Amino acid sequence: MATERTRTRSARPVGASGPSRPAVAVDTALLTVADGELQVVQARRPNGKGWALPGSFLEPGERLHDAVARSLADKVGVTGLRPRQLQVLDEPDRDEHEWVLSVAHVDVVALDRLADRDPDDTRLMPVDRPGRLPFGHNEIIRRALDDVRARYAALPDPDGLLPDTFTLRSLRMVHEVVAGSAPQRDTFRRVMEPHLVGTGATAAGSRGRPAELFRRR
Amino acid sequence: MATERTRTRSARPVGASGPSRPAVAVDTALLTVADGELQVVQARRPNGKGWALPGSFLEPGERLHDAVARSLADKVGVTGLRPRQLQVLDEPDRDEHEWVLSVAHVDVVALDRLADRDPDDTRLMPVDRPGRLPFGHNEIIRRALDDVRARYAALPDPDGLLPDTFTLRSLRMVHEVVAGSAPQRDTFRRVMEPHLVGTGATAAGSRGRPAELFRRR
DNA sequence: TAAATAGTGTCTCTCAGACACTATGTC
DNA sequence: GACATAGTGTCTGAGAGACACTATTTA
Repeated sequence: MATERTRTRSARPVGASGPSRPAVAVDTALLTVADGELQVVQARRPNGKGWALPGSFLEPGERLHDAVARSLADKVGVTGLRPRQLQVLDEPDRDEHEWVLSVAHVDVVALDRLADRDPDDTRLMPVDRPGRLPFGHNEIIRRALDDVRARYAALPDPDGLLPDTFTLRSLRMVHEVVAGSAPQRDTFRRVMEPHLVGTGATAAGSRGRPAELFRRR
Repeated sequence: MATERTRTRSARPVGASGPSRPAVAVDTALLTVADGELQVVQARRPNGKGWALPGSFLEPGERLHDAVARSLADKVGVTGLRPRQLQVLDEPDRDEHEWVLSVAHVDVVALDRLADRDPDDTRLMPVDRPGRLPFGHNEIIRRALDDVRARYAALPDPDGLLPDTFTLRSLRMVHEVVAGSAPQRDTFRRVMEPHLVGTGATAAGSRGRPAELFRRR
């Protein structure tokens, strides 16, 4: 393909004033719920100045999702995620040192799976006050939020913030945090119930009538 | 950013067994309505063997949308488009010659704006029978179709297949072609009318009562 | 028994969909 | 007048939202 296209167009300059190919990176908005808020994981920048979304350069022959998995394992200690692509950031001056394209990703993870992260080199920030981040990362967070809210609008906890079984109360609290609001209790139940299966079991340990435990359909 | 990350990770191999950076290309599913069907523009491959979506390599410092505009101007003779990013194709073996990432795009254009294209080196194929294309381009077409259908589900001709003013009849025919089906005449009118403004004028030249001309809101 | 939470019956409002009627043009 | 197409009144059914009632537990 390269060969073909080059043949029809003028040859690309190589090693002239700038690089002929951009470096390609991946960056991920990894969201979780903590302190009753939707928060985003940030990693300390290697030069020590400030914070950024966890990311990495793409290694030779590597798939994007593998680069994301590698960067999240390295920097946040999480494995087994399935991040989704959001968009490519391509402003030529995003990075002052070099021409870098970044493929933005999003994923959501339960807080307990972040237990292994380095508390000095990572932090959680609320998605609506993430601080000022470099490289267009604030824009990634906005897009990530739109994406996750759209996913949570129709289906019960599609990204697994809750365990395998859960009550409608906890499900509604999660949706309330993700979306910023949730329908009333009874409406929420009727919207979600078609996508749930009841396990006969009930949750214990609360006041009031025990709630049934459900599983995603 | 590059500098930073490299510092924290092992240096990337340069000029060893493979290139340290992928070539980055853009490819575009450019859709139009012709012969009462939704069709996709294809360009002859430079090596003469078969067809592919129009695309190009990203030039040094270039924005992705500029690369798309350039490739469509070169190969199809269309300007003034606003393509949307779909996703990055990153299978390492997509291209047998080289490691190439491609950023897939989609746009929609009225057939008359394709009048300048070279009839020998471009062709239109129905989106549901596009032929077998290289480099994962069939997957791009599927995604493009999903994207365009979602856009046309709620709004009247958001991508300008029709001129500035149009009748509800022609609008409904366009939506029927894009989506494969359309609501009944009266329902369609009531769904679309909030997003339209009537011009007092009516369309002439047809049989029956002349229809009012509308404009997008 | 009081308080708290779960689960549900039911009313209303909105809207998509369908049918049928009226309106206005051409042949 | 016959026909074709545009535009609209109205009925129906499904579903979201709200309210209020019943059910089941703990303190």
